[in-house]
Amino acid sequence: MKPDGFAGTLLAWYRQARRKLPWRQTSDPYAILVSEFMLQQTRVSVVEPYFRRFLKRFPDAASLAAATDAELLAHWAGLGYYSRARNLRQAAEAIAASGFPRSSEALRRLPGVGEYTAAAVASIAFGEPVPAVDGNVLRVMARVTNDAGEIAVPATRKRLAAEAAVRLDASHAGDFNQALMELGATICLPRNPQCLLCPVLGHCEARACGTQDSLPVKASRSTAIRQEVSLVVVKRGTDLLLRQRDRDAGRLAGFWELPSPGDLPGNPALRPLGTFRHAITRYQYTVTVSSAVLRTTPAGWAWVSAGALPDLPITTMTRKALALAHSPLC
DNA sequence: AATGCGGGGAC
DNA sequence: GTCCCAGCATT
Repeated sequence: MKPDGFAGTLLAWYRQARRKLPWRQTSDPYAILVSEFMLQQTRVSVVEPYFRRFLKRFPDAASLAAATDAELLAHWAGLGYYSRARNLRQAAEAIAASGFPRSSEALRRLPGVGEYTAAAVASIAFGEPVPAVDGNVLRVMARVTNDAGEIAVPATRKRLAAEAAVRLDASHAGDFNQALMELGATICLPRNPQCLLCPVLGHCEARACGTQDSLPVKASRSTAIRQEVSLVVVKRGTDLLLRQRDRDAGRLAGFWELPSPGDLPGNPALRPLGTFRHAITRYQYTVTVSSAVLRTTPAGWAWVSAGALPDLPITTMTRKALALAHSPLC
């Protein structure tokens, strides 16, 4: 590998610029797998505390395989994309039973492990020379090769992945992949790339052409969908009226949720407490929170002690609603 | 090829 | 407000 080629220059930069992240302090494949699951569509800064807490509680595949559903979700609550947690536990069950898969091909068979995650774990944990192509790498390679193809199109992604593969330093695959991602996360940013700080500035065709700010090309996005949601906080002493969603409900399965007015029998009086906004992907919710007093317990609903809430899987929207209800008003 | 899936941070 | 993040599974 030529030290002044693309990979050599990138690796030299990475070795002095790399952030000290918790999953970079270990060579345990299980820990690396956990980090990659959490990092799917989730920023490094968000994952860090979750990762530490999760590994403290589930230090190995066997302990995770034995976790209860509630405790698993409680440790994931707030991270989003909760099917990741279930897939990760299923993967842990397979690992506890049959050992850790040592190739990207074998990793790919684990639930929740796609092309990227398989390549990332195989290269970082085992040095397998495969490119790990995430959003960062697509952006970096689109600029380095001045590729004006639309980033969501499979043909474009294949082309950019091939460009990454050509530049891969096979004897340092893990560091090379992490270096490309690190570059995308800290220098080659989606907006306002810091080209003057870039170690591979001289290898970048977009920079040479002045097109770096308009790459990668992305399809126009559909507009936001606005919806109104009403939630009711019903108290009985220090207990709250909650319901746990079905374990096999596709969406937010196993999470505890607050009732809506339609869930309450007898059309009780609602006392408005306030509103807040909550956005998930393309949906923007205006959430109205009220309180109500109830004499009976609706079928399917339960009284949960407020003190038990921290240990239960609760979505961020529910958390916000409860926080509003526990403001000085109540 | 399109869509669902959470949430948050940067601008 | 919009964008986009160390994506994956399903249709």
